[in-house]
Amino acid sequence: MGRRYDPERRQRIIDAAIRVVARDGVAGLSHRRVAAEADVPLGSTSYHFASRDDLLVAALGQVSDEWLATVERWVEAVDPDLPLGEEVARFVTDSLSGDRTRARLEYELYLAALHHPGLRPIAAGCLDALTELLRRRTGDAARARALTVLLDGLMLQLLLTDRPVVPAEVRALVDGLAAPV
Amino acid sequence: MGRRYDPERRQRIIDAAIRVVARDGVAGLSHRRVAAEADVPLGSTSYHFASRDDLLVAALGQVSDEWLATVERWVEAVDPDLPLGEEVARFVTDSLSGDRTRARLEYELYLAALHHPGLRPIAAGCLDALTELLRRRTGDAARARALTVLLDGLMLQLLLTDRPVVPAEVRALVDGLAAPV
Amino acid sequence: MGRRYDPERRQRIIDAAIRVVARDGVAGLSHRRVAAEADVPLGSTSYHFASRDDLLVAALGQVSDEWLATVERWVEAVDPDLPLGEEVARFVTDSLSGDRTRARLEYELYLAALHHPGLRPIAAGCLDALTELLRRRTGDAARARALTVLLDGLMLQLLLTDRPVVPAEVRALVDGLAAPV
Amino acid sequence: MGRRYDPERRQRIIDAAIRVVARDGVAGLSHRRVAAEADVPLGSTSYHFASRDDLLVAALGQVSDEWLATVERWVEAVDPDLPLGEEVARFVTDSLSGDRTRARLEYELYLAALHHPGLRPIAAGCLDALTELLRRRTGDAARARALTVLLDGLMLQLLLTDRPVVPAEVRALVDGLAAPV
DNA sequence: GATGAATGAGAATTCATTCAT
DNA sequence: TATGAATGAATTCTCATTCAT
Repeated sequence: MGRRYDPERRQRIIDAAIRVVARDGVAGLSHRRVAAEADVPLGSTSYHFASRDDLLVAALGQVSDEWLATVERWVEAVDPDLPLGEEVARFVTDSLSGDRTRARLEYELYLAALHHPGLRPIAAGCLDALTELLRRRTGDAARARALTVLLDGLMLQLLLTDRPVVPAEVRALVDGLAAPV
Repeated sequence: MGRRYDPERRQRIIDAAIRVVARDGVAGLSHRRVAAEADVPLGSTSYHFASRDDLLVAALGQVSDEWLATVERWVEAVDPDLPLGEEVARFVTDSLSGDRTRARLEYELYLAALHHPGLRPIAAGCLDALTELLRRRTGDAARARALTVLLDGLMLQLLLTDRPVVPAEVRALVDGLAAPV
Repeated sequence: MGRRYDPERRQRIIDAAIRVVARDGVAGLSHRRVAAEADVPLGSTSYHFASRDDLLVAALGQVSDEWLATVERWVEAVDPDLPLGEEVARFVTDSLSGDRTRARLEYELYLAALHHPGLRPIAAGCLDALTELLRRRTGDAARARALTVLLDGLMLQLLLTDRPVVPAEVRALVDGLAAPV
Repeated sequence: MGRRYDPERRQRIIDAAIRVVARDGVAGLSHRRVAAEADVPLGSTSYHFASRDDLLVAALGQVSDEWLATVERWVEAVDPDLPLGEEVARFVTDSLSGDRTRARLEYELYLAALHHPGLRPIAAGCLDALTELLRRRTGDAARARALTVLLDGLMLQLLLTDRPVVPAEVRALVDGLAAPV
C-alpha cells in the first residue's frame, strides 16, 4: 500500500508554495502557510522539504520554468513577417494586462536571488534560457541579449510604477534597439 | 541614565537600517537587528519608526536619494563630446566594480516595492527623477526613458548573474538604442 | 499667563478615557489611546493622571456619577400612580434600547472593581446611592435593596445575552418582588 | 529534551489559566503568565491555544461547567420541605463564606463577556443551564428565571461591596419573589 | 507648568525545526 | 513513511513611566 514516494503530494506542496509567495511575497513563505494552503499536515511540508530554503528553491525553480514556457509559447508563435517591436509589445501587454501576479512572481524570484545564493543559479539560468529563446527570432546573440535587458528593465518598471502598458512605446523602444548597430 | 536626548538618533537608526538591509536583505530587516546595529535600545527604533514598514520607507528613501545623487554627479561630469555609450559604460563599470553591495542594496529596496505598496511611490519617484537627469544629456525624453529601462535591466542582470561588466557590450547596447528612431 | 491649573484639559481627558473604555474595554485603556482620543500630547495625560490607575478611577467615577444622574432623572419622573413594575420596565427598556454602550460602561465598572480595590468604593458607593434613590419611591429600604438586586441582575443578564428587553417580563418580575413580604 | 508527549498538557494549561485569572483578573491573563503558572514553555500555550481569546474561552467554559456542577449538587440536595428562601440563603452563604476567590472568578469571567463576543455564548449557555436547574425546584420556568436574576444581582453586589451574607435578608428576598404572581 | 523623547519590559504571535511515535 | 506535538527563539508592536528641557 502507498508508494514509498508520493510525487503528487510533493507537487501539490510546490503549487501551494507558489500561491503563498504570490500572495504574501517571499518573506511570507512559511511551512505553516504552505501546509494550510496545500491542505496537508504541517509535518508533511517539513518531510518533503527539509528546510524552508528547499521549499523556496523548488517553488521559484518552478516559477522560472513556467515563465520560460510562457515565453517559449510566445516565441514559437511570433510572426516573422511582423516587426519584432510589435510582437514584443503584444507579449508585454499580454503579460501585464489583467492579473499581474504571474509576472510579479518572476521578479519576486529576482529579488530573492539578490540575497540568496541558492537562487542565483536559477535566476541566471532563467536569464540565459530567455536569451537563447529570443536568439531564435533575432538570429543574433547580441541583439537577443539586448532584448532581454530591455524586457527585464521594462517589465520591472511597469510593475513598480503600476503603470499600464502603452504598446506604441514598447514598439518604439524595441525598434530603436533593433536598429542596426 | 543612558544617553537621553540624542538628536541624531533618528538618522543613526536609518543608517543602521540601510546597513542591515545591505547585510541581510530586505527580508532580514527587523527592529531588533536595526536596534543592535545602531546600538540603541529596541524600544527606540519602535519609537522613531512605528512599524517595520516605516523603517523600510525611510531606508529606501535615503538609498534612493543617495543613488540619485551619484547619478547626478555622473551626469554633470559627462563629457558631451564623447559618445554616450562610452560614458554610460563608465558609469555602470564604476557602479559594479569592486564592492557591489551598494548597487545590490539599491535594487534590493527597489524590488521590495513589488510587495510593499508603501514603497511604490518612492520607487516610481526615483525612476522619474532618474529619467529627468538623463534627459539633460539626451535632450530627448523618449530616449531618456529608454535609457533608464536599459540601465535598470542591465544592472539587474549583472547583479543577478554576478558577471563582470564588459564595457564594449554596454557601449554597443546604448549606441544601438541611441540610433535615431 | 495661562492658569496654573487647567480644569478643562483635565475634563477633556476624562471624557476621552470614558470613550476609550466604551470602545476598547477597561483592558484597552492606556495613556496613549486616551491622549490620541482627547487630541492632547501624550505627556499631558501622564501629567494630569500620574498613573493609569488614576485615570481609570477618574473615568469610572464619572461613569458612576452619570449613571446615577440618569437613574435620578428617572426616579424623579416616576408616576407614583402607575405600578412600579411598569415604570421599571420603561427604565430598563430605555437604557437598553438603541445604544447599549452607556449601560455596558456601568457594568464594565463593576468588572474592573472585582479585581481593583481602588474601584471597589466607587462601585459600592454607586450601589448604595442607587438604593437610596429607589427608596424614595418604594419608601421601604428593604424593598429598595431588593429592587437594586433585581435591576443589576436583570440588566447584567440582558447585556450578556444580547437579548432584547421584554417589558411584560420586567413588569412581572418587579411586581412579583413587590408583593408584600 | 524536556518533557515531550504530555497528554495532560492542555488541561494543565487551562487549570493554570484559571488560577491566573483568579489571581490577576481577566486583564492579567497572558500567555506568559499562564506558561509560567503551568510550568510549561511559552510556546506551548500558544500551541494549544492559538490566541489569548481561545485561552479565555477555554477557561470560562471550564469555570462555567464547574459552577453549574456546584449548583446542581446544591439543587439535588435541596430539601423540598424547607422554604426555598432558606435553601437559597444557604447556598449563597456557602458560596461566599470563606474564600470568595472562586465566586469572584465566576463573575469575573462572566462579566468579561461584555467585551468579548466570543464569550457571550458561553455566558448565555451558563445562564440558561442555571435556569433549567432551578426550574427543577420551582417547577415554574418564569420563577426559575426570576431566581437567576436575583441570584446574579445578589452575588454580584455582595462581591462588589465585600459585605457578608445576611441569610435572613436573602431569605426575605427570595420569599418576596416567590410570592405567587 | 507642560511635553516630547526615551526606555526597558512585556504583550501576542509566528516560526523553523526536532522528535517520539 | 509520515505526522502532530513540542519548543525556544524571534517577530512586531504597545505600554507605563521617567526625565531633560
